[in-house]
Amino acid sequence: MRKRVFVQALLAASCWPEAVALSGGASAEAPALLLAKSAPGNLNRLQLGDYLVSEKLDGVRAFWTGQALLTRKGLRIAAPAWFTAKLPATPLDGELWLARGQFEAASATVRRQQPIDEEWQRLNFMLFELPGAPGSFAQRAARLASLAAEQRWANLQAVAQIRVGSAAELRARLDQVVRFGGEGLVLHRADAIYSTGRSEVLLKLKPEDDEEAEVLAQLPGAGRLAGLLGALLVRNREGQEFKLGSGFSEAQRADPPAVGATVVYRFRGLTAKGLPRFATFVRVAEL
DNA sequence: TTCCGATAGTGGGGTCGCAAT
DNA sequence: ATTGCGACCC
DNA sequence: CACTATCGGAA
Repeated sequence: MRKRVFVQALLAASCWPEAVALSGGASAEAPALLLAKSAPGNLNRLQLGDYLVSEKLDGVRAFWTGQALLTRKGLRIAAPAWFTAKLPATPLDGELWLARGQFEAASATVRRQQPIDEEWQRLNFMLFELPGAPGSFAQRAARLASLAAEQRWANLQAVAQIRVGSAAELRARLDQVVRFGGEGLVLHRADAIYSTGRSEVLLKLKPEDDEEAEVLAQLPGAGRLAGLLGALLVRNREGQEFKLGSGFSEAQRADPPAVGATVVYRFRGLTAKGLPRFATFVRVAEL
Protein backbone atom coordinates (compact mmCIF):
# COMPACT_ATOMS: atom_id res chain seq x y z
CA MET A 1 0.00 0.00 0.00
CA ARG A 2 2.79 2.37 0.89
CA LYS A 3 4.57 1.46 -2.30
CA ARG A 4 1.51 2.31 -4.38
CA VAL A 5 1.22 5.76 -2.87
CA PHE A 6 4.86 6.37 -3.63
CA VAL A 7 4.48 5.37 -7.26
CA GLN A 8 1.43 7.58 -7.68
CA ALA A 9 3.20 10.57 -6.18
CA LEU A 10 6.16 9.98 -8.43
CA LEU A 11 4.10 9.80 -11.60
CA ALA A 12 1.90 12.71 -10.60
CA ALA A 13 5.03 14.77 -10.18
CA SER A 14 6.25 13.79 -13.62
CA CYS A 15 5.05 15.58 -16.71
CA TRP A 16 3.32 12.61 -18.28
CA PRO A 17 0.03 13.45 -19.93
CA GLU A 18 -3.04 12.50 -17.96
CA ALA A 19 -4.24 10.47 -20.94
CA VAL A 20 -1.76 7.67 -20.28
CA ALA A 21 -3.18 7.11 -16.85
CA LEU A 22 -5.04 3.85 -17.39
CA SER A 23 -2.13 1.50 -17.00
CA GLY A 24 0.37 4.11 -15.97
CA GLY A 25 -1.28 4.72 -12.63
CA ALA A 26 -1.34 8.51 -12.32
CA SER A 27 -3.33 9.64 -9.30
CA ALA A 28 -7.04 10.04 -9.81
CA GLU A 29 -10.23 10.38 -7.86
CA ALA A 30 -12.72 7.57 -8.15
CA PRO A 31 -16.17 8.71 -9.18
CA ALA A 32 -18.97 8.00 -6.73
CA LEU A 33 -20.97 5.19 -8.28
CA LEU A 34 -24.05 3.20 -7.52
CA LEU A 35 -23.06 -0.41 -6.83
CA ALA A 36 -25.32 -3.44 -6.92
CA LYS A 37 -26.07 -5.96 -4.23
CA SER A 38 -26.85 -9.56 -5.03
CA ALA A 39 -30.54 -10.31 -5.31
CA PRO A 40 -31.93 -12.56 -2.57
CA GLY A 41 -32.10 -16.25 -3.38
CA ASN A 42 -35.84 -16.20 -2.98
CA LEU A 43 -37.09 -13.75 -5.58
CA ASN A 44 -40.57 -13.89 -4.09
CA ARG A 45 -39.29 -11.71 -1.27
CA LEU A 46 -39.00 -8.81 -3.71
CA GLN A 47 -41.75 -6.44 -4.76
CA LEU A 48 -40.93 -6.95 -8.43
CA GLY A 49 -43.35 -4.26 -9.53
CA ASP A 50 -41.08 -1.71 -7.89
CA TYR A 51 -38.17 -2.44 -10.22
CA LEU A 52 -37.00 -1.79 -13.73
CA VAL A 53 -35.12 -4.77 -15.11
CA SER A 54 -32.27 -4.73 -17.59
CA GLU A 55 -29.59 -7.07 -18.86
CA LYS A 56 -26.34 -7.02 -16.90
CA LEU A 57 -23.86 -6.17 -19.63
CA ASP A 58 -20.42 -7.68 -19.20
CA GLY A 59 -18.05 -4.91 -20.20
CA VAL A 60 -16.10 -2.13 -18.52
CA ARG A 61 -17.91 0.39 -16.32
CA ALA A 62 -17.35 3.89 -17.61
CA PHE A 63 -18.27 7.24 -16.13
CA TRP A 64 -18.44 10.18 -18.55
CA THR A 65 -17.90 13.42 -16.66
CA GLY A 66 -18.87 15.53 -19.64
CA GLN A 67 -15.20 15.89 -20.56
CA ALA A 68 -13.48 12.61 -19.81
CA LEU A 69 -14.21 8.90 -19.64
CA LEU A 70 -13.22 7.42 -16.30
CA THR A 71 -12.95 3.88 -15.00
CA ARG A 72 -14.35 2.78 -11.68
CA LYS A 73 -11.17 3.86 -9.94
CA GLY A 74 -11.18 7.22 -11.67
CA LEU A 75 -8.47 6.52 -14.21
CA ARG A 76 -8.80 8.10 -17.62
CA ILE A 77 -9.72 5.80 -20.45
CA ALA A 78 -7.72 6.52 -23.61
CA ALA A 79 -10.69 6.64 -25.95
CA PRO A 80 -10.19 8.03 -29.47
CA ALA A 81 -11.09 11.71 -29.80
CA TRP A 82 -13.78 10.90 -32.37
CA PHE A 83 -15.43 8.63 -29.82
CA THR A 84 -15.63 11.13 -26.98
CA ALA A 85 -16.59 13.86 -29.44
CA LYS A 86 -19.86 12.05 -29.99
CA LEU A 87 -20.79 12.15 -26.32
CA PRO A 88 -22.97 14.93 -24.90
CA ALA A 89 -21.69 17.47 -22.39
CA THR A 90 -23.72 15.94 -19.56
CA PRO A 91 -22.41 13.31 -17.13
CA LEU A 92 -23.28 9.73 -18.05
CA ASP A 93 -22.79 6.36 -16.42
CA GLY A 94 -22.76 3.13 -18.33
CA GLU A 95 -20.87 0.17 -19.70
CA LEU A 96 -18.33 0.07 -22.50
CA TRP A 97 -19.53 -3.13 -24.04
CA LEU A 98 -18.74 -5.18 -27.12
CA ALA A 99 -21.13 -8.12 -27.14
CA ARG A 100 -22.26 -11.01 -25.01
CA GLY A 101 -19.37 -13.23 -24.06
CA GLN A 102 -16.81 -10.66 -25.20
CA PHE A 103 -15.69 -9.18 -21.89
CA GLU A 104 -12.00 -9.91 -22.36
CA ALA A 105 -11.93 -8.28 -25.78
CA ALA A 106 -13.77 -5.22 -24.47
CA SER A 107 -11.33 -5.00 -21.58
CA ALA A 108 -8.40 -5.18 -23.98
CA THR A 109 -9.84 -2.42 -26.16
CA VAL A 110 -10.50 -0.11 -23.23
CA ARG A 111 -7.20 -0.52 -21.39
CA ARG A 112 -4.96 0.11 -24.39
CA GLN A 113 -3.09 3.39 -24.06
CA GLN A 114 -2.90 3.76 -27.83
CA PRO A 115 -6.51 3.21 -28.87
CA ILE A 116 -7.17 1.17 -31.99
CA ASP A 117 -9.92 2.73 -34.09
CA GLU A 118 -11.08 -0.57 -35.58
CA GLU A 119 -11.67 -1.86 -32.05
CA TRP A 120 -13.40 1.27 -30.77
CA GLN A 121 -15.69 1.35 -33.77
CA ARG A 122 -17.20 -1.88 -32.53
CA LEU A 123 -17.44 -0.75 -28.91
CA ASN A 124 -20.74 0.47 -27.51
CA PHE A 125 -21.38 2.85 -24.64
CA MET A 126 -24.49 1.41 -23.02
CA LEU A 127 -26.04 3.97 -20.68
CA PHE A 128 -27.88 3.15 -17.50
CA GLU A 129 -27.62 6.22 -15.30
CA LEU A 130 -27.76 10.01 -15.54
CA PRO A 131 -25.58 11.04 -12.59
CA GLY A 132 -27.02 13.72 -10.37
CA ALA A 133 -30.17 14.19 -12.43
CA PRO A 134 -33.39 14.87 -10.53
CA GLY A 135 -36.41 12.61 -10.36
CA SER A 136 -36.94 8.88 -10.16
CA PHE A 137 -34.88 6.26 -11.93
CA ALA A 138 -37.82 5.67 -14.24
CA GLN A 139 -37.68 9.34 -15.24
CA ARG A 140 -33.92 9.31 -15.65
CA ALA A 141 -34.11 6.15 -17.76
CA ALA A 142 -36.64 7.85 -20.02
CA ARG A 143 -34.38 10.88 -20.36
CA LEU A 144 -31.45 8.62 -21.15
CA ALA A 145 -33.41 6.92 -23.90
CA SER A 146 -34.28 10.21 -25.58
CA LEU A 147 -30.80 11.59 -25.05
CA ALA A 148 -29.23 8.55 -26.71
CA ALA A 149 -31.71 8.73 -29.56
CA GLU A 150 -30.83 12.38 -30.16
CA GLN A 151 -27.17 11.56 -30.66
CA ARG A 152 -28.09 9.33 -33.61
CA TRP A 153 -25.10 7.10 -33.16
CA ALA A 154 -25.64 3.36 -33.04
CA ASN A 155 -22.82 2.82 -30.53
CA LEU A 156 -24.44 5.08 -27.96
CA GLN A 157 -27.54 3.47 -26.51
CA ALA A 158 -29.61 3.50 -23.38
CA VAL A 159 -29.89 0.07 -21.83
CA ALA A 160 -33.42 -1.26 -22.28
CA GLN A 161 -35.39 -1.20 -19.02
CA ILE A 162 -38.46 -3.37 -18.70
CA ARG A 163 -41.07 -4.17 -16.10
CA VAL A 164 -41.73 -7.72 -14.99
CA GLY A 165 -44.91 -8.82 -13.31
CA SER A 166 -43.84 -11.92 -11.48
CA ALA A 167 -40.91 -13.96 -10.22
CA ALA A 168 -41.70 -16.52 -12.91
CA GLU A 169 -41.42 -13.88 -15.61
CA LEU A 170 -38.16 -12.65 -14.13
CA ARG A 171 -36.80 -16.20 -14.17
CA ALA A 172 -37.85 -16.59 -17.78
CA ARG A 173 -36.05 -13.35 -18.71
CA LEU A 174 -32.94 -14.49 -16.90
CA ASP A 175 -32.99 -17.86 -18.63
CA GLN A 176 -33.42 -16.18 -21.99
CA VAL A 177 -30.55 -13.75 -21.47
CA VAL A 178 -28.22 -16.47 -20.21
CA ARG A 179 -29.16 -18.81 -23.02
CA PHE A 180 -27.94 -16.18 -25.45
CA GLY A 181 -24.66 -15.72 -23.60
CA GLY A 182 -25.62 -12.89 -21.27
CA GLU A 183 -24.28 -12.51 -17.75
CA GLY A 184 -27.50 -11.91 -15.88
CA LEU A 185 -29.99 -9.19 -14.97
CA VAL A 186 -30.00 -5.97 -13.00
CA LEU A 187 -32.99 -4.73 -10.99
CA HIS A 188 -33.16 -1.00 -10.31
CA ARG A 189 -35.87 0.48 -8.10
CA ALA A 190 -37.98 2.63 -10.39
CA ASP A 191 -38.72 5.21 -7.68
CA ALA A 192 -35.11 5.65 -6.58
CA ILE A 193 -33.66 9.14 -6.65
CA TYR A 194 -30.07 9.29 -7.84
CA SER A 195 -27.74 7.89 -5.20
CA THR A 196 -24.33 6.27 -4.90
CA GLY A 197 -22.87 3.51 -2.79
CA ARG A 198 -24.05 -0.06 -2.36
CA SER A 199 -27.68 -0.48 -1.44
CA GLU A 200 -30.96 -2.27 -1.99
CA VAL A 201 -31.72 0.23 -4.78
CA LEU A 202 -29.75 -1.86 -7.28
CA LEU A 203 -29.74 -5.65 -7.35
CA LYS A 204 -27.83 -8.03 -9.60
CA LEU A 205 -29.17 -11.43 -10.53
CA LYS A 206 -26.59 -13.84 -11.91
CA PRO A 207 -26.95 -17.60 -12.26
CA GLU A 208 -24.57 -19.64 -10.15
CA ASP A 209 -23.44 -23.20 -10.70
CA ASP A 210 -21.88 -25.68 -8.27
CA GLU A 211 -19.38 -28.31 -9.37
CA GLU A 212 -16.85 -30.59 -7.75
CA ALA A 213 -13.07 -30.59 -7.99
CA GLU A 214 -10.15 -32.52 -6.55
CA VAL A 215 -7.60 -30.75 -4.38
CA LEU A 216 -4.15 -30.90 -6.00
CA ALA A 217 -2.26 -28.65 -3.61
CA GLN A 218 -2.58 -26.23 -0.71
CA LEU A 219 -1.01 -22.88 -1.57
CA PRO A 220 0.25 -20.55 1.18
CA GLY A 221 -1.39 -17.26 2.07
CA ALA A 222 0.24 -13.85 2.36
CA GLY A 223 -0.06 -10.82 4.63
CA ARG A 224 -2.98 -11.30 6.97
CA LEU A 225 -3.14 -14.93 5.88
CA ALA A 226 0.56 -15.72 6.33
CA GLY A 227 0.87 -19.19 7.80
CA LEU A 228 -2.66 -20.04 6.66
CA LEU A 229 -4.11 -21.32 3.40
CA GLY A 230 -4.04 -18.85 0.54
CA ALA A 231 -5.74 -20.92 -2.13
CA LEU A 232 -6.39 -24.48 -3.19
CA LEU A 233 -5.10 -25.66 -6.54
CA VAL A 234 -7.84 -27.91 -7.89
CA ARG A 235 -8.81 -29.92 -10.96
CA ASN A 236 -12.45 -30.27 -11.93
CA ARG A 237 -14.25 -33.10 -13.72
CA GLU A 238 -13.38 -31.62 -17.11
CA GLY A 239 -9.70 -31.81 -16.22
CA GLN A 240 -9.37 -28.02 -15.93
CA GLU A 241 -6.92 -26.80 -13.31
CA PHE A 242 -7.43 -23.54 -11.45
CA LYS A 243 -7.24 -22.05 -7.98
CA LEU A 244 -9.86 -21.44 -5.31
CA GLY A 245 -8.83 -18.62 -3.02
CA SER A 246 -12.09 -17.13 -1.83
CA GLY A 247 -14.89 -18.44 0.34
CA PHE A 248 -12.84 -19.80 3.25
CA SER A 249 -13.22 -18.60 6.81
CA GLU A 250 -9.95 -18.10 8.67
CA ALA A 251 -10.72 -21.23 10.68
CA GLN A 252 -10.99 -23.18 7.44
CA ARG A 253 -7.74 -21.65 6.21
CA ALA A 254 -6.08 -22.90 9.38
CA ASP A 255 -7.26 -26.45 8.68
CA PRO A 256 -7.90 -26.65 4.93
CA PRO A 257 -9.18 -29.60 2.85
CA ALA A 258 -6.45 -32.18 2.29
CA VAL A 259 -4.76 -32.95 -1.01
CA GLY A 260 -6.87 -35.61 -2.70
CA ALA A 261 -10.11 -34.42 -1.11
CA THR A 262 -13.09 -33.46 -3.24
CA VAL A 263 -14.53 -29.97 -2.75
CA VAL A 264 -17.58 -28.16 -4.05
CA TYR A 265 -16.99 -24.81 -5.73
CA ARG A 266 -19.42 -22.21 -7.06
CA PHE A 267 -18.88 -20.15 -10.21
CA ARG A 268 -20.66 -17.62 -12.40
CA GLY A 269 -20.09 -18.20 -16.08
CA LEU A 270 -16.92 -19.05 -17.94
CA THR A 271 -13.89 -17.11 -19.10
CA ALA A 272 -13.00 -16.85 -22.78
CA LYS A 273 -10.79 -19.89 -22.27
CA GLY A 274 -13.65 -21.83 -20.76
CA LEU A 275 -12.48 -21.80 -17.15
CA PRO A 276 -15.04 -21.21 -14.39
CA ARG A 277 -15.25 -17.50 -13.62
CA PHE A 278 -15.39 -16.05 -10.10
CA ALA A 279 -15.00 -19.52 -8.62
CA THR A 280 -15.27 -19.72 -4.83
CA PHE A 281 -14.99 -22.51 -2.30
CA VAL A 282 -18.30 -23.78 -0.91
CA ARG A 283 -17.57 -26.90 1.16
CA VAL A 284 -15.90 -30.26 1.22
CA ALA A 285 -17.99 -32.68 -0.84
CA GLU A 286 -20.15 -35.29 0.87
CA LEU A 287 -18.78 -38.80 0.81
C1' DT B 1 -31.26 -5.35 20.23
C1' DT B 2 -30.24 -6.68 15.48
C1' DC B 3 -28.87 -5.59 11.07
C1' DC B 4 -26.84 -3.02 7.26
C1' DG B 5 -23.44 -0.27 4.82
C1' DA B 6 -18.69 1.09 4.53
C1' DT B 7 -13.64 -0.33 4.90
C1' DA B 8 -9.81 -3.04 4.67
C1' DG B 9 -7.67 -6.97 3.11
C1' DT B 10 -7.36 -11.51 1.37
C1' DG B 11 -8.01 -14.44 -3.01
C1' DG B 12 -9.24 -15.72 -8.44
C1' DG B 13 -8.78 -15.16 -14.29
C1' DG B 14 -7.54 -12.01 -17.73
C1' DT B 15 -5.34 -7.85 -19.95
C1' DC B 16 -1.89 -4.23 -20.89
C1' DG B 17 2.60 -2.08 -20.22
C1' DC B 18 7.07 -2.19 -18.52
C1' DA B 19 11.39 -4.17 -16.75
C1' DA B 20 14.30 -7.98 -16.55
C1' DT B 21 15.93 -11.96 -18.72
C1' DA C 1 11.69 -12.87 -28.14
C1' DT C 2 10.21 -14.52 -23.83
C1' DT C 3 9.13 -14.13 -19.09
C1' DG C 4 7.57 -12.09 -14.89
C1' DC C 5 5.32 -8.59 -12.34
C1' DG C 6 2.30 -4.58 -10.95
C1' DA C 7 -2.03 -2.57 -11.50
C1' DC C 8 -6.03 -2.42 -13.35
C1' DC C 9 -10.68 -4.62 -15.31
C1' DC C 10 -14.24 -8.11 -13.92
C1' DC D 1 -15.19 -9.95 -9.43
C1' DA D 2 -16.46 -13.02 -4.33
C1' DC D 3 -15.56 -13.25 0.10
C1' DT D 4 -14.27 -12.68 5.40
C1' DA D 5 -13.79 -9.85 9.34
C1' DT D 6 -14.73 -5.42 11.81
C1' DC D 7 -16.97 -1.42 13.18
C1' DG D 8 -20.33 2.19 14.01
C1' DG D 9 -24.81 3.87 13.15
C1' DA D 10 -29.28 3.04 11.21
C1' DA D 11 -33.47 0.24 11.75
